[in-house]
Amino acid sequence: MTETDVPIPRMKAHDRRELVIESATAVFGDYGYYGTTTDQIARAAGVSQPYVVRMFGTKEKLFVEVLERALVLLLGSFRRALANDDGQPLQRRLGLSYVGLLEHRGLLLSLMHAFVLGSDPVIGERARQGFLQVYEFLRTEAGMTSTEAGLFLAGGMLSNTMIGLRMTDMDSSDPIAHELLEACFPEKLEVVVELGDTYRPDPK
Amino acid sequence: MTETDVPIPRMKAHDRRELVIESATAVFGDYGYYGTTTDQIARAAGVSQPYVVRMFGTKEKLFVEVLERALVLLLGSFRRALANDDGQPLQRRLGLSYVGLLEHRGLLLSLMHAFVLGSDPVIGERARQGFLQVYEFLRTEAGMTSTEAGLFLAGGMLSNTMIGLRMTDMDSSDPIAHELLEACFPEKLEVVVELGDTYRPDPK
DNA sequence: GACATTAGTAATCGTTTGATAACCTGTCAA
DNA sequence: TTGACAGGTTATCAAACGATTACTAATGTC
Repeated sequence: MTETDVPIPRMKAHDRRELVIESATAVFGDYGYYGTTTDQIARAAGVSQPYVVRMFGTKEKLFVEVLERALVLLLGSFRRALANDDGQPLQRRLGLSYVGLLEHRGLLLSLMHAFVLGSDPVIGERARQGFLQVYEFLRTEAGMTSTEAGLFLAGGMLSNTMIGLRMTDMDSSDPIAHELLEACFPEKLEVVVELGDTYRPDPK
Repeated sequence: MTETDVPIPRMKAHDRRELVIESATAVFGDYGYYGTTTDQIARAAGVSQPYVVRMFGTKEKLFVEVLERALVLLLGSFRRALANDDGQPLQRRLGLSYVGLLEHRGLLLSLMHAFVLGSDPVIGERARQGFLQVYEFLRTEAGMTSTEAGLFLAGGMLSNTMIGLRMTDMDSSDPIAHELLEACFPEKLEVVVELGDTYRPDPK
C-alpha cells in the first residue's frame, strides 16, 4: 500500500502545444484530415482527447495549424539550402533539403493530403495559397524559370506519392519497385529508404 | 385526386451498379475515402444509402472497386494512345490521353487519394500494386527508359495535385497561378481549364 | 393472371466522433 | 498559508455514420 505517488509530469502550455502539433502532423500524414480522429492525436501526444480539441477550438483549426507550420518549415528549409551554397547545383541542394524534411514525420504527407482537398472551402484555400507560395519562392528567390520550377515541383509531387504509397516498403522485395524508386530519387535513395524506416510503427 | 401515378423508373442491376460506381468516383475524388459518406454517394446516384452499402458489402469494398476501375480505364486509355500513332511524340500522346481522363469526374483524384493512403492495409496494398502496374506499362509496353518513365509520372502527379488543389479556379484571377498552370500543362492548358469547369457544382 | 424474381425503400441500430461542461491539482506569488 | 492561475482530466452528449433487417413494388414468365 505504499503508494509511491510519482508526480504527474506537466508541461508548459507552449511546449505541450508544440508536441500536439507534431503528433497531429504524424497522424494526419498517415490518414489525412477526415481519416484522423482527435483521439488518435491525443493518444499520440499523451494527453486526453478533450484537451486537444480545447487547445485548438476545432479539429479543422488544428489541421490548418499543422498545414501552416509545415509550409513554414518547408520554406525555411529551402531558404537555408539556398543560402548555404556548397558548390553543388541548386536543384540538388533543394532536393536534398526536401527529402531531409522526411525527418519531420508526416510533414510532407500532411501537405499532400491538403493538396487534394481543394474543394474544402477552408483547407483548400489555404493549401492553394501555400502551394503558390512555394512556386513563387522557386521563381523569385531561387531564380528558377517557370519550366525549371515546374520540373522541380513535379519531382516533389512524385516523391510525396512514393512516400504516401509506402513504396519504400517494397523496395527490397520487388525489383520493379526498386527501379521505380531509383528513378524517383536519383542519388538520394539510400537517404529516403533510411528515413522511411522511421515510418514503420503506427498501429491504428 | 386523380393520382397520376407516374411509374417509378427502375434500372437493371448492372446499369445501376455502374451508375453508383461513377457517382462514388466523383465524390471520393472530392473528399477522399474517409471524407466521403455512403449517403453522399447514394444521393449522387439517386438511390437510398442502404442500397449502396448492400450492393458492395462495405464502403471499403466500394472504394477498392472504384480504384480498380480507375486503373483499368487509365491503362486502357494509355494503350489506345499508344496504338493510335498519329505521328506526334509518344510523351505527348500519353499526356493528352491523361488529361482526357479528366472527363471521368473524380477518376484521377480518387487515384490520388488512394496513393496517399499507403498505410491502409487493404487500400494501400492495392494502390501500390496499381502504381507499379502503370510504371511497368511505361517501361515495357511504351518502351520508356526508367528516367523517361519517372519524368512522365512526375508530370502526372503534379497534374493531379493541380486538379486536387482546384488551382484552375485561380487561373483567371491570379497571374502567378496562371503561369504555374502553364508550366504544369504545356500546350494543353485550355483543355484542362475547360474540363476543370465540369468540376464546379458539388454542394456537400 | 398467378407468381416468382428482381430492384429497390423505410426504419432502425450500435458505434464512433467532435465537442462541451464540470471538476481537479500542482505551482507559485504575496 | 492561502488563494489564484495554469495545466490538465473525467464524464457526458448530440450528431453522424456504416450497416442490418424487414418490407414493398415493379417486371418478366409460364
